[in-house]
Amino acid sequence: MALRLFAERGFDAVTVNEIAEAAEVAKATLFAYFPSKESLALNGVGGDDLAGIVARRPADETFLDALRAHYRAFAAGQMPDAGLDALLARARVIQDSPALLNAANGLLYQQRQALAQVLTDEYSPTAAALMAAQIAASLLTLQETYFQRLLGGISAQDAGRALARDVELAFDLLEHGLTHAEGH
Amino acid sequence: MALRLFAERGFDAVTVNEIAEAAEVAKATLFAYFPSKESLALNGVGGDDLAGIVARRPADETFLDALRAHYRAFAAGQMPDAGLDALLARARVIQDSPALLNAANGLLYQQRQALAQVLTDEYSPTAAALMAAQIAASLLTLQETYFQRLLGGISAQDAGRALARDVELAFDLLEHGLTHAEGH
DNA sequence: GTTTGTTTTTGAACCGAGTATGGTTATTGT
DNA sequence: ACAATAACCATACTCGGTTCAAAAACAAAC
Repeated sequence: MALRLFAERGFDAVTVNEIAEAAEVAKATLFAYFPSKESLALNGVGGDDLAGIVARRPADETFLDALRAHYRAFAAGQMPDAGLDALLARARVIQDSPALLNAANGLLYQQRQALAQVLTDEYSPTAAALMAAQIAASLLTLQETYFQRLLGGISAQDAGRALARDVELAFDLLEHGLTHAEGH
Repeated sequence: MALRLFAERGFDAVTVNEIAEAAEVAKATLFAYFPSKESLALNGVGGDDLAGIVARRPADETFLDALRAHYRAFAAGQMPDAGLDALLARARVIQDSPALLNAANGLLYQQRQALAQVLTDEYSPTAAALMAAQIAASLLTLQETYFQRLLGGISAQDAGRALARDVELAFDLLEHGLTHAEGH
């Protein structure tokens, strides 16, 4: 379907008319199921319910620890290369298109708002907004870095291990601040 | 010019043809000077050279302190209401349009990349990317919060004072981590 | 002050994403 | 069998943005 066309020729070089034709549907029908061209490439991406993870955490856990545990588990689960080719193709498509990077960013926007809302129970609105923004930005950066490693020819295992390390680094920075970072 | 039309009728309700007509210029000429419709509403916004501030800081200052000092000064300079009406109109236009919010985000993207590049001199690439992302996200949140306060009818003085407090809060969070935040 | 060369502007055609419309085919319930 | 509803289709439209050749504006040289 659309993903194959994007992978073959790049996001910008494929028109929605072609996609509709290839899918043997009318363009209007296509847009009845997908709200935008970007959503054709991004459906099923970025579905981590940040606010839910925080809201449903056990009472004795900090919200950062809950998120850290979630992404730690996620990184551990990424290592096997089942469906790696599809992931890699999608990563390449996304990284190659500014429009898609921007759209992926937009997906996180809603998550961020919801997370900020939940954090408002514990912190001032401004603090909650700042925390949510920092967390969302960190997660997006983790994803970018992971994709770049994969596209750079690193083996899936190594990229997975690097991701696991980066997750800890990201949450350490969030937890203890940038002053605690060691120079390299 | 364009800003007045946007302020009167909203960003989405004004077409570039109308803008060109109002400016007594051909559409092609308009796009020769502004790369996109969004840039018509955003020109002169987001021009803080984050990377430059960090690169040109005195040798005995941490990069976070340099940024904090810059935004502290900026917040102090915001308090007088010279040109407040224009700022307020622009804030309303931007906050009311998802497309513009997204575009404003995109402007920070380049800043973020440049900042990450500079920080690579002192930190690992991943740490630098994470730091830059957190900082950029925080600054965008500060701007959003400031705009929302202004649009909420807060006086310019009060909004300026709140901004000054928020700047300190944001950099405290960046510096010492989210664990150091007091609940409210 | 006219000729020559260069930069800007223009209009108009064009492209692609997305929407509106009005009509045609299923599906479904009775 | 038959209406009601929903899904789908083809087409034409709007709007942002690009392209390009012609025209206008400008500057310099003689």
